[in-house]
This record gives sequence, structure tokens and C-alpha cells, in this order.
Amino acid sequence: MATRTDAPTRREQILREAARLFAERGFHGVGVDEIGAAVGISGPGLYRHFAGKDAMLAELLVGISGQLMTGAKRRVAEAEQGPDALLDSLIEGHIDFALDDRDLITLHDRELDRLRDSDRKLVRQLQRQYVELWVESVRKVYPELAEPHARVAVHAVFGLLNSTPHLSRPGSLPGRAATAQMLHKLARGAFAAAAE
Amino acid sequence: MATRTDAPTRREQILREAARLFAERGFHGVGVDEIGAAVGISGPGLYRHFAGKDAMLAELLVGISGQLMTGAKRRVAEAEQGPDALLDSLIEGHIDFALDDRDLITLHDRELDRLRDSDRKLVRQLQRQYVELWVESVRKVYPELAEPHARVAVHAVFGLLNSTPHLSRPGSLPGRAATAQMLHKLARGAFAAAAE
DNA sequence: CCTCCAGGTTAACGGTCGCTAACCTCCCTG
DNA sequence: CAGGGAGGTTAGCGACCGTTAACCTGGAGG
Repeated sequence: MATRTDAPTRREQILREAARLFAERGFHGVGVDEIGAAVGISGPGLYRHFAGKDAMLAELLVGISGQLMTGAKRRVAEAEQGPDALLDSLIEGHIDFALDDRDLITLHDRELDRLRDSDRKLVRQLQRQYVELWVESVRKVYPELAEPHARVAVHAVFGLLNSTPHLSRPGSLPGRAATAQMLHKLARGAFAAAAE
Repeated sequence: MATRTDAPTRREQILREAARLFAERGFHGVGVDEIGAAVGISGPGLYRHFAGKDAMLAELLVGISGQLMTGAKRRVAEAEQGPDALLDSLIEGHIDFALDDRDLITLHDRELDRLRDSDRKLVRQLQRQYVELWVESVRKVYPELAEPHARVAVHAVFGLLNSTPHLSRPGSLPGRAATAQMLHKLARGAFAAAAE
């Protein structure tokens, strides 16, 4: 079972580099030739793997929202230790994502409007479900928190957790584990304050 | 003294519309013709007011960082009621900005890399000073909080406060004052949790 | 009344960009 | 060993974009 130590497929390579470049310079700021060059082929060779530049962005964004949503649903399903532990689990999942896939997090709320209508609707729907899932989870921990307030708090905490790309690039910061722990505390602190 | 109910000058009009369009579709996603059309003139007419498209972005970004920095310095200078009130004042200032100038907040951390080297350095320096000012202020309230941790917390709280553009556009949300108050509580809660 | 400039206009140029066309070359398979 | 598809290549097209050039116009000032 060498399922997941395989060499990355060409498609995956392309997506990784495209994500990096899009995050760095914006969708319109990157040419297909650069994306090709980043994986060692040049320009139009990409069209053997994708229908076009738009298709790469679409696959990235749909993939992200899908991954986040899938992970969150799994966590909800596996929750057996009460609402408090579930919220911690959601936070932890989001932090892992924010720390390990900075480029994707960046794209996620930056280039959504560059998508075809149908793709954009799909992504937005997944995002909305994800938010809703968090809102419910938060309100189970803090039942006295009204729903609109909970929604604002959830969006704000996403902003907080997604701030990782702004931390100086590699990280002179306290180290990955410590940063994760710190973000977790900050998020819980924000929710607690919202409810008080 | 009709100093600030004057009709906005053409330059100001252009900057406002450019900020809106840049925030909506990205710097490279907007053409000069569109910016012109947004203020009722067309395309090349902009060059009577700006040296080029880059110059507009530069003026916007330098202006933002400058405004934030100036406001924060003023608040520090006027602080007479101790560190706690100062931190509240900084938070309040940042929230006002985030709520009233969403487009600028969006540009601020999205299009920085599209600037000429000199401008980018200037903006980054202002940003760094702004962060530093916050870090000092936070550490006066929570002296037990180590500096690197305080810096991470400050960045995270910026992410939290800057989340306002993601709240559904006009705002079915609790209303401006209530949202501001909510964000304030969340930010203070996050800092408190960081220090605990 | 003439002048001149601030602030527009349209035409056009050069460069870039996404994408297609046409072709080439392994390598796998019957 | 023929052949065919997968995955490249380069050349080039058409569209668009930022910018410049050349020209026009209304109104303020001497």
C-alpha cells in the first residue's frame, strides 16, 4: 500500500505551483508561461492537463472549500466528548490548514470573484455550510450568544486564524506547535469574550 | 470654514473609485478605462491627474498606512488614562477604519507587492511601526506576555478586525455600532486569552 | 478680445497574454 | 515491429491593456 508516498502527479505539481504563484502575485498577475516554467515545462504544455488558466483556479478553490467542509463534517461526526471538545477540534483543524496551506488560505478569500458563475456558487455554498457548522458548534458551547452575533464572531475568528500568511514568511516566530497553541488560545478567548 | 464639506476634488473621486475597483477585482483585473468610466471621464483622461495606474495604487497604499500610523501616534500622545484605555483607543481607531474604509483595508494586505520598490519599502516601514506601537501597548497591559507572542497576537487581532469585508456586504448584521462593540470585545478577549 | 492652460477627447502603438495549431518523440501494447 | 496515444515543443494569432500623441474646448486673466 504505497498509496500516499507516491511521487506527485504532474497535475498536482502544477496545482501546487499555481497556488503559490497566484497567492504571491494574484491570479491576473501570473502568466501561464510562468506556471509552466515553475514545473519545468513551458507555457502551452499546461493545456494537456487543464482546460485553461481559469480551470486551475477553479480546481484549487473548489478543492479547498471541499477539504475544509469534509474535515469539519468528519469532526462533527466523530464528536463524542461534548460541544466544548468539538469546538476545539474545529479550531484545531482550521489552524492546521492555515499553517500548512498558507497559499490556499490566501487564495480562498482573495480570488473567489475570478471564478465562473457556477464554480463560484459552489464554493460560496460550501463556505456558507462551513460557517453554519461553526455557528452551531459555537452556540452549543455558548447558548446565550444570539445567532447573528455568533456569525460575526465566527467570521472574525476565521480572520484571526487566517492571519498566518501575514506572519513574517518562514517564521522567526515561536515555532509551529507554539504558534498553533497560541492561535487556539486566541480563538477561544475571542469566543469567550463574545459570549460574556 | 467650509473646509471639509467641499465637493470632492477629481483626484479624490478617482482614488475612491479606483480603491473600490481594485478591491473588487484586483489591481491587474481593472483597466484604466474602467476607472475613468467610474468617474465619468474616459481612459487616458486619468493621466491629467496621475502619472499612471501604479501611481494610483501607490498613493492609496501609502495614504492608508500613513493614516493608520498618524491616528495611532495621536492616540498614544493623547493617552492620559493608563495603558488599558490606550489599548482600547487603538482598537477603536482600527475598528473605525475597518468599518468605514473596507476597500482600503482590503487593498492594504492584498496589493502591496504590486508597488515600486521604494513605495513598498515605505509602506512596509509604516506597517512595521504600527505593529510595534500596538505590541508595546499590549505589553503594557499584559507585561507577562513575551514579545514574540505579543507580536503574533497583534497580527492575529488585525486579522480579526480586518474580517469586516467578509461580513455579507451591506450588513444584515447587528448594525454598525453593535458590530463595532462586538469586534472590540472579541479583540480584548483574544488579548486576554493570550496573556493568561 | 486675445491668450493660455486645465482638463478633456480619440487614435494608435507596442507589448503582453491566453490559447490554438501543427508537429515531434517516446513508450506502451497487440 | 507497427502504431497510437500521452505529453511535450515552437510559432503565431487575436484580444486587450497601459501609455503616448495630437487635437479640442471653455473659461479665467491681462
